[in-house]
Amino acid sequence: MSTIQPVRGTHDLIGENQRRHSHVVSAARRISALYGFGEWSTPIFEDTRVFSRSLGDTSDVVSKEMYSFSDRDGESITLRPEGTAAICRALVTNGLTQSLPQKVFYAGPMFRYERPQKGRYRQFHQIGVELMGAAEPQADAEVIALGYQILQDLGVAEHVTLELNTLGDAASREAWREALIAYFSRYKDQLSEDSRVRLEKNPLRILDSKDRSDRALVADAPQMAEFLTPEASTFWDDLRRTLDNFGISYRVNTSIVRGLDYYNHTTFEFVTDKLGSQGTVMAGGRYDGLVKQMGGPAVPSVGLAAGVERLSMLLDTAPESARPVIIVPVGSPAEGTVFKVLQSLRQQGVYVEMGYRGSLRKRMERAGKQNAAYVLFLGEDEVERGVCRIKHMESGQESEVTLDSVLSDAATFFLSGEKAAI
RNA sequence: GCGGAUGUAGCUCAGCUGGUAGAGCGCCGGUUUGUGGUACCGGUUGUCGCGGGUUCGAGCCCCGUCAUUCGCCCCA
Repeated sequence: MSTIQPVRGTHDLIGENQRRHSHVVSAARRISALYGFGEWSTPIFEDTRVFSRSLGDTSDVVSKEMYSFSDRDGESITLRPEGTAAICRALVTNGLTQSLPQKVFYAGPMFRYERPQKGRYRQFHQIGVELMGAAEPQADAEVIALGYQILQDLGVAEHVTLELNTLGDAASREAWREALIAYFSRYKDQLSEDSRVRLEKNPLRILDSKDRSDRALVADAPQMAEFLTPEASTFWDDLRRTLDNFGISYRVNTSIVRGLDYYNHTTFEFVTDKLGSQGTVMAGGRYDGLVKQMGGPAVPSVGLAAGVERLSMLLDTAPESARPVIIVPVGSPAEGTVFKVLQSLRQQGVYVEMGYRGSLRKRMERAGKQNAAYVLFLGEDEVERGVCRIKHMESGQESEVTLDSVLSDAATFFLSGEKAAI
């Protein structure tokens, strides 16, 4: 084929897919508003340093997955691989570190140069929230509760479990990290090839390994809990207690370490077994040091992000498209009347289309295919008498009403409990 | 970046040991322009992913390439 194909890992959102997608985004936006999160939109590309500085040089995202290029001035630009770093940059550059806390919702495309798979694309979409300027574990719980409510609202909560972990504060994390390096170094020859690389780059990731012999070693590895400072320990206890009070159940999973370097204290993932190996559907954590790395003051923060494509795939049913009222002229009714009715209904907020091609039979057939809620017949004879016929498509029932009543109060006929209304 | 599978009509797929492409669904039209979702009749659709090779002849065999998909890595 000589037709041009979409770029690898990109996809068009059309019809049912777009409806699923929109449904996920608008649900997330609506629920976020209930928790006081307002929407920000930041640029789709940023100075490369926004990401290289924040995500960690050894993270895969920075080391091999960024879509970076030089613009015409030779400046290094990167298509955003995630949302948090950009939101933090926006917080700083807009001077909003003076008015904390800030509660932000965002939605939009992200870009990572990866091998595409089901639920993983090179251009994909995320929704996310960031609560910046709150050091208390209650903030973490609030963000998790918000995420959970989004999943509930979408009807996918029962397919998803919350896995929770703590990385402790900087001191705890460093002590643990060193203990892990010491431990795994002792068994270096038993580690998988991947994990030997991890030992150099990011030893915490070994805990997440799926390799059989790695798992055996991991079972006896030093636990984070042993290294928590008293402060970090209190934070962890408070978080779990607050989640209990929110009525949110979770499973502690000490292998949730997250791939991006900026996390501390809380990390969590909502995972499902319905998407193959792309099981993480929503994830986040606390990042107390990130805003400072962006050149701002220390602003303790917590947030989460979710993959819209993955959530869309979990939706049991696609949202239905709106059902129109379809006007079908029969015979040759006065044109003036036909268009007057058509536009009047639209002005009154009713979704209407007109069928004016083919035989009456054809017009009805098309109305059926468009899943019309009603057909409004404007028959030549009726129009002369000042009336029209309205057919309810599901029941097939038909009734005659005056044109005046349709023109003055369409709601009576079309907006009550029917999807024809928008 | 690594390993496996798969690419035939808009969709789902069939196509024998190589002999110049089929079905169902959909789509369009019709069953006298006053009534759809059922039924019947007719019609439409392809450079068989792309490029090369073997052969008298390739959808089928070989090589390459691109894409999709599953797993690994990583991540939403």
